[in-house]
Amino acid sequence: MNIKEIARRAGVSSATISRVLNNSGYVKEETRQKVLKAVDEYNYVPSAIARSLSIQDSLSVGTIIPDIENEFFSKVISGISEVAESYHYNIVFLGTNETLEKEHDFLKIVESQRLKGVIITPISETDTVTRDYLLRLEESGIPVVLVDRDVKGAQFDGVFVDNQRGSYDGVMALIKAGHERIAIITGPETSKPGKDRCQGYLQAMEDSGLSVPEEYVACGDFKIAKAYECTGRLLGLKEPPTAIFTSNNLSTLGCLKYLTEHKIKIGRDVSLMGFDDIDALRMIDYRISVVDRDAREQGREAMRLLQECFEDSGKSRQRGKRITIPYKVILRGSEHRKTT
Amino acid sequence: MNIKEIARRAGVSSATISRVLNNSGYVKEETRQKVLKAVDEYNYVPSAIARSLSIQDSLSVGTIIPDIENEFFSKVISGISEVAESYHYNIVFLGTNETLEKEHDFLKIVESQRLKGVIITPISETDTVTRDYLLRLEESGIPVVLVDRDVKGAQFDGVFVDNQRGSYDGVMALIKAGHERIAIITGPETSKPGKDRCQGYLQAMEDSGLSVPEEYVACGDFKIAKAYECTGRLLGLKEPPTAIFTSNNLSTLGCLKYLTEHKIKIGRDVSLMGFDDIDALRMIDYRISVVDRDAREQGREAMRLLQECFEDSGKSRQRGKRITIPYKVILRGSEHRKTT
DNA sequence: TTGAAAGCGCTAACAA
DNA sequence: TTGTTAGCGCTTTCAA
Repeated sequence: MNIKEIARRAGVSSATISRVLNNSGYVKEETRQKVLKAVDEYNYVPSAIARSLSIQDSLSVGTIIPDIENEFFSKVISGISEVAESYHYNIVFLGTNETLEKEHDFLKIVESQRLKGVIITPISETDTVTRDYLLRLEESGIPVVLVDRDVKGAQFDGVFVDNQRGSYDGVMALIKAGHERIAIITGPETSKPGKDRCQGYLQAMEDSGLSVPEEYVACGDFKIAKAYECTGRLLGLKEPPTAIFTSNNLSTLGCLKYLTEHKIKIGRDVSLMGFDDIDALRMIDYRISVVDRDAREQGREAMRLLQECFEDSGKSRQRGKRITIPYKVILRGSEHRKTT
Repeated sequence: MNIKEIARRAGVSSATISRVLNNSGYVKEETRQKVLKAVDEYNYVPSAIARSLSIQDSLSVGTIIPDIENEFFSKVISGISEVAESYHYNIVFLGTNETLEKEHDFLKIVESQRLKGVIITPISETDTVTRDYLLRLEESGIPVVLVDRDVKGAQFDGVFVDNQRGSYDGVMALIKAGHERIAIITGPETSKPGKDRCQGYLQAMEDSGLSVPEEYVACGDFKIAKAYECTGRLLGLKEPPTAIFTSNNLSTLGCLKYLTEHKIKIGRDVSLMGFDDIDALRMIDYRISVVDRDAREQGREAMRLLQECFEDSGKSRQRGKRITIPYKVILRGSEHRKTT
């Protein structure tokens, strides 16, 4: 059933069908009813594809995210889709699994599908392929909004958090709790938040006159397995840290896994502070102190920003609407050493 | 840049461009090179929209899921997208938040976007609007695959788990551990898995000659808040249960939240068995026994099934390819009462 | 081996 | 207030 068919059945022209369905132009009420009746009777649903081709616009926005299984990102998507729905956009979901190659492929898909815009958490800060692709997209009229991770050498719109200050404050809390030997499990070197969180850590240490032995900076990758490994290495040092700062939720989990398996007690043997909260642990009041922020809101803001881009598209878009959402240091006790 | 433009620049016709880009028909190697060069030079990316309209087919599949923030579903999506990628399909993600209205809206989107197929976890077993819509989609050549939740009055393809036997076995484990007063926090009445898991519970109780006081069946909705509330009600009974069976992961978390806040100890005060595992708790070896299955694999199977539908579409599709994936009862001790 | 042209289902300018 | 028609950017048949 297409527009011509339905027009025939309703005894009008396809233009009239179009007018009725899009509330555009003048249509006599009587004709309108006739059309609506036919549409209903034959269950006619117009082809969004044909419409897109005709008006050169679409209702789909791309969402490129590293790891949907990470609760941080599932909340981000949740926020994005909440706002997207209110504008009747639908979401084309693309998960990169932290693979650059996939990221590049997906950017091509955004272009070939002529998506209306794209929200992306790019894997690497420095990858120029992604950056150039994003620039091209913007140039060809497809707005780009970054979420959480920034890109070097270009000023895209985006929703970020002050990672450096966040982890600075987090590490400071460890220091105030009396720790001097504090280690970090970092994120991947290429990720902006990873680097910034590490910077915040280093700054806090420096500002407090604490030294950071090279081995205290354990290179993680924001994933459980690596963090597990790092924790083992850190605690195996001749002079192990008394506290560990983990750079994201999965690093925290990996660290906890190690501690648990080796019967190392938080508070007694080692203290902990993580970036990003872990919902399930909160349910059982398993008290890990964290630097937290509202991931859902971050997603919502990203979609709102994208919408603004759509609205501004006529005017001379001023680039670089960058939002920073607040973070909060939540102290639950894991930063203390129990001095029993 | 469209196909005509690029054809002009390459000095050939648009038909030739199409042939080269789709590896269809004969093209002299020399011309091919010329075309590829131009395509590369001008960064030409053909419009998937125009292509879709022309060939009356698309590369997008719809995924309608209740709650992306539930780790079960984020794993399902992860599995779906893993397989989808291997076929170069992209995923249009639609999250219903367990709202029927949204589910219906999204089914309309599937139709209007002329998606190639749809994978859905329908909210309700009995909602006829959704059922009829799904039937219509199939009729109009858009295959449907169900994930986890079935629909009454139609035999759609799908990937399920034997919920009844699963919870039967789970509850049996509680019984073997010596419990006689066992309560359940159910799922919503309209959900098939919810009902089946409840059936399994009832069956296990009956087969063991145990009575089920009406108040022991606490009506949950697969969400944390309600399960929290139910737990309170159950434990407030004059004759409270000694064990609780929770019908999904969020119910388990809600229950745990209540227990934790009220300093009720698992094992000492009450025993527990849940449906679906919770990753974060496993990291810290917080031992809750569960009936578990591979959510990721369930997603993969769903997408594989959908692909089969695509392949069969020419032949007389035999309906009702229904896959049942295995479950496993994982005993971690929370089913026991510590008789210290 | 290539090109011309019709057609996919819709929108919108123009005419009536 | 309505209809005719020329696109939108591709694919594919048919002819050359």
